[in-house]
Amino acid sequence: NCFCMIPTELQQLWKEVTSSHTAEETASNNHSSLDLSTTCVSSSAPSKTSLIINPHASTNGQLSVHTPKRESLSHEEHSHSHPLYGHGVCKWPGCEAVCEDFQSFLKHLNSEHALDDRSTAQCRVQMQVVQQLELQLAKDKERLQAMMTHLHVKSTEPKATPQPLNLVSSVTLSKTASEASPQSLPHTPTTPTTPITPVTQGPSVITPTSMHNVGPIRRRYSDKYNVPISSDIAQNQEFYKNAEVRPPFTYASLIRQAILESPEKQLTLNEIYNWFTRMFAYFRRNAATWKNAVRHNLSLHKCFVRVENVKGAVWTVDEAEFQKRRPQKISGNPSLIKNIQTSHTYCSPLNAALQASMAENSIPLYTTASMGNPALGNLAIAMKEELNGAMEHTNSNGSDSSPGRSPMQAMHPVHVKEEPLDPDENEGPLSLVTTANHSPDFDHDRDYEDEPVNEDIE
DNA sequence: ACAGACTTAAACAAAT
DNA sequence: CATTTGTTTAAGTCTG
Repeated sequence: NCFCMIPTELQQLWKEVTSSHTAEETASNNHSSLDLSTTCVSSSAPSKTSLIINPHASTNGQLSVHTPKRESLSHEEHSHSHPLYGHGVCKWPGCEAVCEDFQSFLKHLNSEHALDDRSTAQCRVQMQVVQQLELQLAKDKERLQAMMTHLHVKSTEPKATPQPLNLVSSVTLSKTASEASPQSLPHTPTTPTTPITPVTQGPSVITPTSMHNVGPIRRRYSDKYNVPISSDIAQNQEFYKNAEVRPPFTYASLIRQAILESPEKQLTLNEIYNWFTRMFAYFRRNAATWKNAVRHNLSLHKCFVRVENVKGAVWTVDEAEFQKRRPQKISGNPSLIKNIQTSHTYCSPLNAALQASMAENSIPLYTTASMGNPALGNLAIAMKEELNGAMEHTNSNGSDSSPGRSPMQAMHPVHVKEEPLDPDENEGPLSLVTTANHSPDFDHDRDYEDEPVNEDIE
């Protein structure tokens, strides 16, 4: 395990490393903290080499091989920016020497990190680090691909860069596998390399098969599991917009969401309709059914108050009433529980995985979620209060309401209810594809014109 | 078995 | 007259 190597090897290795680099190159910089002091144990005699430390040569590497070719490529004098220099500190792995200015850094670089066994060995290590990172990246890319394959998400983007919240901007969900009985729900992994389901907890019964039925399945969140509806919608906005996934919320919750999202906290029936179709691909079909349900809910629940307006009737939300019914809903609505659980696993599988990933990298989740959509951000705030209300009822001891915890982390095991396919919507096995790629033309905020929403196109 | 929340379907009436 | 809007009833699902 001698890290020392002859210069030609070093160059060769460097070529290998750099040749495979594209945008990932910068990743090597992130590992400058690797402690090389214990690993660089070269004892070989230094040999003449063409490898030099060129502080101006490379913008992406930590050193450059001093060949005429590379020299010509060098972007001279990056206004005193150097990958090995930052914040007044030498970023040579394991060095961290303080350099007042760039000149002293250069001096330091040439004196302390001149070509010798130690520097060469460190260079070698760094190369290995880069290679490891690339390996890791390749693995992660592969994993991502497998995940997307597993989830039947077709990426139109050539890049494999995870784009968590709009990963499914072009969702293609297909029903390729044989339809399994909802009761049996056999575990048949789609690919041997990927887990059946991203969830690990509990007696999960979600299967790839159930994924295929993603559209008509009835699954709802339960407030019991303190998942703010706005949060979920915000995070999966693109997903819901493009995939015919039934949002895991009750009609009442969705209606309330729509109304609260409006500037004046009031909507006409038609505007509520439009919100549904705009936000959820699922509600672009079977309009007669869900519109009836919306009307039914508006009439049924006391929390929805009809107000006569100048231009007609609008619906508003009586928050007190809504909150009043929450405890019942929380304590005694098992049908919702299953939905929150399932939503965790398949409506937001990307979220879950992403969140774990983000947690590892200390990336704040919700910033991304609401970014680019102020309305949803506001909603998130509004719904946070709803969440708090729910938790008051849920956690009598209050021990579970750790403030920093993400709602997603409070998820629980999975139960999936398969909902029989609507016999009227037999558009073929690839029904989901039909709406998968429509452009966000429903972005117009004046959601009044009754756009042709492909309703009842069977 | 039961209760309660929820969905779906449908009948009906009033308004547009 | 057709459609939309709103109300109500009924049946079914689901789970603690």
